[in-house]
Amino acid sequence: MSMTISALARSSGVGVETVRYYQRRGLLATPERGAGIRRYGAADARRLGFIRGAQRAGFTLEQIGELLHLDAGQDRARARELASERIAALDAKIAEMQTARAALERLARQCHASDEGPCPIIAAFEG
Amino acid sequence: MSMTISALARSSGVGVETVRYYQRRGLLATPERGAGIRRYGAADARRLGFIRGAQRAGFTLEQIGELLHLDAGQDRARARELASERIAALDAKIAEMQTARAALERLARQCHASDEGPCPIIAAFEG
DNA sequence: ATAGGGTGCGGACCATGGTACGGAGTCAAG
DNA sequence: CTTGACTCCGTACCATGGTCCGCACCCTAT
Repeated sequence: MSMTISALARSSGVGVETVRYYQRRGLLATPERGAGIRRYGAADARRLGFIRGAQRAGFTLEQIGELLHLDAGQDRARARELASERIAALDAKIAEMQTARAALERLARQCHASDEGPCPIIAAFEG
Repeated sequence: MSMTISALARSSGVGVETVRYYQRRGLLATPERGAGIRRYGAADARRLGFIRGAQRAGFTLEQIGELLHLDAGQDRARARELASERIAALDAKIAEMQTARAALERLARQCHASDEGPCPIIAAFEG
């Protein structure tokens, strides 16, 4: 199984330029080229998929670089540390978003209550 | 009640430069100055608090500008539209983060299971 | 009245995560 | 064997949301 860069990019729903950017950042390898064109395999696709997943989990590209490095090594403690830090951050962020969501629902409700005049947008985020 | 810019900034936990940046962006008014120094009041503090709250809700500064504009006007429909769009986006993001959280817990668990060798970091985000 | 800290302002700079451009080389179909 | 699409590569540019700099001015305590 061998793909061109555009097939690899498509496989993870990113643009070709993004793949190239990740290569520059050292997150993806740049394979040898056969007659000018580089060829990518399943391992590259998995790695790219991981990068996108980790990104969705809120890791920065720099942290993802560390994770990838760790993946090849033995530092389990560090891996667990990064994971649990991120879980805590995620929990905080989720709670914050739920609070914000409640504020928005309040706003929408109050904005529905009457049909005249402005709705109290600024007041929506108090408390 | 009258504050200097640094008191205003402190009241919302932002930096002075951030307040000035919001002024440049047109999100906060720049009051007249009395003998060189501008003075801020409770309305400014509320507005700044709103900006931070809306930001936590995931609005961009540009959208926040629109909300502030709307707050003074009568376009309830637009206000409701922005609110419900954001609620939907928030719900999607929360779900995504919960998925990511589960992946991280899986990683931490598997990483705990044994104490030798690398833990399968890349595999953690598959599926 | 003078030193220090805060303020006003314009403009430069930063980090993050890309996206676009241009020119040369390559590959596959007609 | 040419045309059109794709690739390679370096460099430049972009959006977002700030952050820092330097100069001059102002305010307050000593």
